Amino acid sequence: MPDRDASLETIQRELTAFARRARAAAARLHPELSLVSYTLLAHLEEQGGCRATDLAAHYLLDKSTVSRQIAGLERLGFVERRPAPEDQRAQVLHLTARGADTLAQVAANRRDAFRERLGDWDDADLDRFAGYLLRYNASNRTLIQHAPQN
Amino acid sequence: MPDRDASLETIQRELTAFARRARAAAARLHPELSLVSYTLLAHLEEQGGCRATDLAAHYLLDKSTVSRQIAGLERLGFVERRPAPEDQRAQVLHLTARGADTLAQVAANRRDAFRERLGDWDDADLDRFAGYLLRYNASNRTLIQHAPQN
DNA sequence: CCTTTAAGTTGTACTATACAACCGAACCCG
DNA sequence: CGGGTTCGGTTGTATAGTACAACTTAAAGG
Repeated sequence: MPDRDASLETIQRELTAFARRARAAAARLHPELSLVSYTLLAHLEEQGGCRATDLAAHYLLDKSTVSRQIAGLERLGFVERRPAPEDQRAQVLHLTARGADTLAQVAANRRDAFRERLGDWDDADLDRFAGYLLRYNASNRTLIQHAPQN
Repeated sequence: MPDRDASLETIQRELTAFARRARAAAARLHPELSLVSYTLLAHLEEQGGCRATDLAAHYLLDKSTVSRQIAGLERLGFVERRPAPEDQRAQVLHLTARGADTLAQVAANRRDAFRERLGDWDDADLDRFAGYLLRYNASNRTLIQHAPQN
C-alpha cells in the first residue's frame, strides 16, 4: 500500500515547506533571539562552553559568521570569553547568567509552542516522529562528512 | 514507555537543526535555484500560474519580497507575466518552457538526493514519516491563521 | 464621482551568510 | 632552537533574503 515515491515526494515537499517558514516562525516566537543565536547558546549550555571553531564545525558555518554571531551575543551580555588554559590562541565561550536566563526563557516559550502544536498527538506517535527526525538528521550528518566545501 | 516531554524536546531540536541546514543544503544541491525560488516555481507549476499576491499570501512573504524574487526569475527567463483578463492591476505569472525545464531538472536532483538519503528506510517507515510531516505542517498552518502580522 | 481598497514596485535597512585577506600565537621539524 | 606552517579568530567586502513604508495605478463601491 505505501507508495515509496509518493512518500519521498511528500517528505521532500513538507520538509521544504517547514524550512521555509522556520526562521520567520522563530522570529515571531522569540524576537529577542534568532534561530541561529538560540542554537549557538543552546550548544554552549549543552557543552558547558566551547570554542568558536567548534561551533563553526558543528553547524557547518564559516568561522567569520560565528565570530560575528558571538560578537553580537557578547554585546548583549549573553556569552563571555575566557582564555583557553591549554592554548593561548583560543578562547572558550561560556554562557553568562544573563545568557542562561534568556535561553531558559526562550526554551520555555518554544516548549510551550510545541506542546500546544502537538497537543493532540498521542505519545506513541510523538515518539515515532521524534525517532524518524533523529534518523533523518543522522543520515544528513553522514552525507555532510563527505561534502567538499563549507 | 514513550516520554512525552523527551519526544517533544527531540522533535524541537531536530526540526531546528534541520531548518538551520536547509538553505545551505539546497544551495549545494542546486546552486542555480535557491530554496525560495524553487518553491515559487514549484507553486507556479502546481497551480498552473497565479498572481504575485497569491504567492505572498501562501508563503507568508511580504509582497515586496515576492516582487523581487519574481523579477529575478523573470530576468533568468523562468517565468513570464501575462495580463490578468479580469483585473488590469494584476499579472498572472506563468512558468516558461525554460523555467519548467530547470524546475524539472532541480526536482530530479532533489528526488535523487532524498532517495539516496532515505534509501535504507523501509516503505512503512517512509509512509509514516511522510504522514507525520503532513500532520505537523498542517497544524502549523492552522496556527498561522491566528497569527497577527506578516 | 470620489473615496477606498487592492496589486505591484521601489527605496531603504537589516540579518545571515560566505570568501578572502589578514594577525598573532602555537606547533613542529630539521 | 628557529623559522616555516598551521590554527583560532577578526575584519573587509559582497550577496541573498527579507521586511516595512511610501508610492502608483487601477478597480470597486457607496
